[in-house]
Amino acid sequence: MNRRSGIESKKQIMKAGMAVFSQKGYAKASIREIALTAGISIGGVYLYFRNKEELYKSLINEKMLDIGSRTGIVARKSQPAMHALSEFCNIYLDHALKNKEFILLHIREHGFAFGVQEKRQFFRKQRELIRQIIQKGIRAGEFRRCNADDMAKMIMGSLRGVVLSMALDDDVHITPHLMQEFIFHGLLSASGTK
Amino acid sequence: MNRRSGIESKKQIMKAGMAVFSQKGYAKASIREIALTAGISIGGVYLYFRNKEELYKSLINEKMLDIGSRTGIVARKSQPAMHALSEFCNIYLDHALKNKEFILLHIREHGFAFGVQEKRQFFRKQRELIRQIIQKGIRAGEFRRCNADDMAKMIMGSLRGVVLSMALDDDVHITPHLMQEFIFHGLLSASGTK
Amino acid sequence: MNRRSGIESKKQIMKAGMAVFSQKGYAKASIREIALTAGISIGGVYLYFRNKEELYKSLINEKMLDIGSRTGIVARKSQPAMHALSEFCNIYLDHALKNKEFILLHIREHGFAFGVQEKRQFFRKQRELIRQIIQKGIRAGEFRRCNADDMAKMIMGSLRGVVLSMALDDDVHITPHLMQEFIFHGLLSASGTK
Amino acid sequence: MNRRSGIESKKQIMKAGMAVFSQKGYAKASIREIALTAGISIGGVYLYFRNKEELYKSLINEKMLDIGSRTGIVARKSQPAMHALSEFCNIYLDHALKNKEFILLHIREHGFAFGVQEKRQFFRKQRELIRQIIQKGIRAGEFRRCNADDMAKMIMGSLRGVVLSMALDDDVHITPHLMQEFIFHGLLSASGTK
DNA sequence: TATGAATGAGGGTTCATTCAT
DNA sequence: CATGAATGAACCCTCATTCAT
Repeated sequence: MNRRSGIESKKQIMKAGMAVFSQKGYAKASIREIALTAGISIGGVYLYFRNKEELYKSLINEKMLDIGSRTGIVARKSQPAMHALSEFCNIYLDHALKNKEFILLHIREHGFAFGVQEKRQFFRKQRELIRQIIQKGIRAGEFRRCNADDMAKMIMGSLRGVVLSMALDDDVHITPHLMQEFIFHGLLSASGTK
Repeated sequence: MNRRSGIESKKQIMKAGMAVFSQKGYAKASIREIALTAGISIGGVYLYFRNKEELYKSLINEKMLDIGSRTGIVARKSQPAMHALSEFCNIYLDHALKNKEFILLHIREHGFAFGVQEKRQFFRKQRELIRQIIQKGIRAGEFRRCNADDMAKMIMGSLRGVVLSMALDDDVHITPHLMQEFIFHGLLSASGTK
Repeated sequence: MNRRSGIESKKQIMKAGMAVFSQKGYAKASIREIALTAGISIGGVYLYFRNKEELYKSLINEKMLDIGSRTGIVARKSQPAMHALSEFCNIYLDHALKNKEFILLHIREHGFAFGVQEKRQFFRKQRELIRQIIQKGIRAGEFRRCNADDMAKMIMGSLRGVVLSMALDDDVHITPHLMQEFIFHGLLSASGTK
Repeated sequence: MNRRSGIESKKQIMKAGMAVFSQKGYAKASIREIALTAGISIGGVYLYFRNKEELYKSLINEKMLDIGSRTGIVARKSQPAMHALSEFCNIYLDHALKNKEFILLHIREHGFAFGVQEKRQFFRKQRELIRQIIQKGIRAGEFRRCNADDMAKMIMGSLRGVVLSMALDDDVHITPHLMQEFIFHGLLSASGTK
C-alpha cells in the first residue's frame, strides 16, 4: 500500500491518463493501463475520478484553461495589434511543440463523446480574442480594412491546422517567423498586389 | 431476406459505415449499428468486408483517392499559379462542405488505428503539389520570393485547419473569396507593408 | 450449374464430408468447406442431407456397417477359432491402415453429440462376435479355459487401442503377425509360465 | 461478488473445464458454460486463464504429468519385470477408473487442436518405459525372446484401448487380474502352444 | 486511503441454415 | 436440381466499474 498525499496521487493519475489516452485514444485506453502507469491500483483511480469520462474531461479542461488564460492575457495587453497577433500565434505554436500528445487526443476525440460544447465554446472564445485584436489593428491602421470576424475565423482555422500538422506530421515545423510572414504579407509579390 | 444487388448492399454498408464511424469513432462504432443503419444483417456486412478494419480503410481510401485526383489535375493544368492555387483551395473548401462526416472520421483516427502511413503520404503529396504551384508562381513573378517548401507547409496546414473548423464548428464558413484574400494579401495594410 | 446425377452428387458430398470432418473435427468443419470440396453449392448440400448432423451420422454409419458385415462373415464361417480370431483382428488392422481419417473422426466424436447409442451398440456387437469365437475355441480345446466374456472385452479393447495408435502415431505399425503373437502367446517365457 | 481464494477459484474453473470440455469437446465447449458450472462470472475465467486454449492445455498437462511421474517411478524401481509391468498397467487401469472425464477429453481432441506434439511425445515416452521393462524381463529370462520395441507398441496400444473402452462403454470393466492374465499368458491352451 | 478479484454487458466474428431466383 | 446472398444466434474475449477487505 503506497502512501502518498491525495493530491500527488491525483497528479500521477492525470499524467498517466494523458499519456495513455493520447497514445491509445479514448476508447482503447484502459483504466487498468492508466492505473498501472500511475503506479496506483485500479480501484484507486476511482477515488479521484468518478469514472473514465470524468478523468478524460478534466484532462481536456486543464489544458484548455491553460492556453485560454495565456491568450487572454495577450489580448488584453496594450500593444500594437501586429505584436499581439504574433504573440497569440506563438502561444499556439509553442503549445504545438510541447503538447503533441494532448493535441492528438484533443483532435481525436473532438466532436464526440464528451465535452463537445466546452470545446466549441473554447474555440469561439479564442476566435473572439483574435477578432478584437484584428479590429484594433484595423482601427489603428495597422491592418487593412477587412471583415474582422471572417478574418478571425480564417486565422483561427489556420492556427488549428498548423498545430495539427505539427502534431501529426514529423516533417512539418512552422516557425513563428514563417507564420507571421504568411499571415501579414500573404503570397503575392508587390507587383502582383496592384 | 431482403434482396438487392450486391453492389447496392456494399454501398449501403459504406454509407452507414461513414455515418457511424464518423459519429462514434472507430473504436466505439459497432458493426451491429453499422449493419442496422445499412438495413442489413450483421453477417451481411462480412459478405462485403472481411472485417471492421477493412471497411474502415476502404472508406478512408475512397475519399482520399477522389480528392487526390482532383488536386492532381489542377496542379498539372497550365494556368497562372494564382489561379491554380485558388482552384486547389476551392477543392478543399468544397470537400469540407460536402464531406463533413468524412472529415470527422479522417481526423478522428489520424495517427491511430490503421492507415497512418497512407494518410501521411497523402498529405505529403498534396503539399508537394502546392510547393510546385508556388515555385511556378515565384518564377513567373506572380508570388514574392519565399521558401516554397515552407510556404507549402503553411498553406497545407491552413487548409487542413480551415476544413477542420468547417466540419467541427457549425458557425464557421470560409468562402473561397475569403481564403484567397487571406492567402494572397495577408493582413497588413499597404502602408503597414513598407 | 453443374449437372450430374443426384447419386453422384451425394457421393461427392460424403467424400468431401469425410475429408473435412476428419481433418477439422465435427464442430470446426464448415458446410461451406465441405460444399467447396465437393464442388457443389452450399445450398446443394442441403438437397441431400437435412443438416450437418445428418451428414455426419451417415458417414459414421456407412463405415460401421461395412466393418460390421465383414467381421460378421468371419464369425459365422466354420473354421478354427484361432483362425477366425486372426481374421477378425486383420480386418481391424486393415481398416486402421486404410481409414486413418475415419478413425480420427470416429474417436474424436465418440461419446458426444450424435450417434452415441449406435456406436456403443456397434462395439457391443463386435465384442459378442469375439466372445462367440473364444467360446468356440475353448470348447474345441484350442484356447485355455477362461472367462470368454472378459477376454472378449480385453481383446476388443486392445484392438481399439491398436487401431487408435496406428491412426494417431505415425511411428506405430502393428503387423498381423505381432498382434497374433501377442494375443495367443502372451509375454511369458515357457519357464516363466509354470 | 462471491469471495473465495484465488486458488480455490482456479480449481473450480479447472474442474468445470474438465467436465464441460469432456462432455462437449473443445470446440463446442463454451466459456460461458464453464464459468456457469464453476460458479464464477465469464470474465472471472479470464483472471486465471489467458484464454480458452490455455485452460484446455493446463487441464491436459496436469493429468499427463501425474501419470507420467507415476509410471516413471515404477519403471525405475528395481523389481522383477513382470511385477513392474503389472504395476504399470495398474496405474493405467486405476487412471481409467478415476478419470473417465479426462480420458474422454484427452482422446477427443487428440490429433487436433493443441498440444498434439506434447501428447505424441508423452506416449512415446510411456512406450519407451514399457520397452525397457520388457527388455529387462527378456534378459532376466522372465519373458520370452521377442522384439521388445514391437511388443511395447502392442502393449501400449492395448492399454490405451482398454482405458478408452472403460471410459466409453459403461459395461466394460477390466480388472488388473484379467489384464495380466491376458498380457502374460495369451489365449492359447498349453496343448495349443506347442 | 487503497487494493484487485469479480462482474457482466457488449464488442467483433463465424457459420448452419434458409429461400428467392 | 442448383445457387449463394442473407440471416441471426452464439461464440470468445475485453474492460469499466464495484466492493469486501
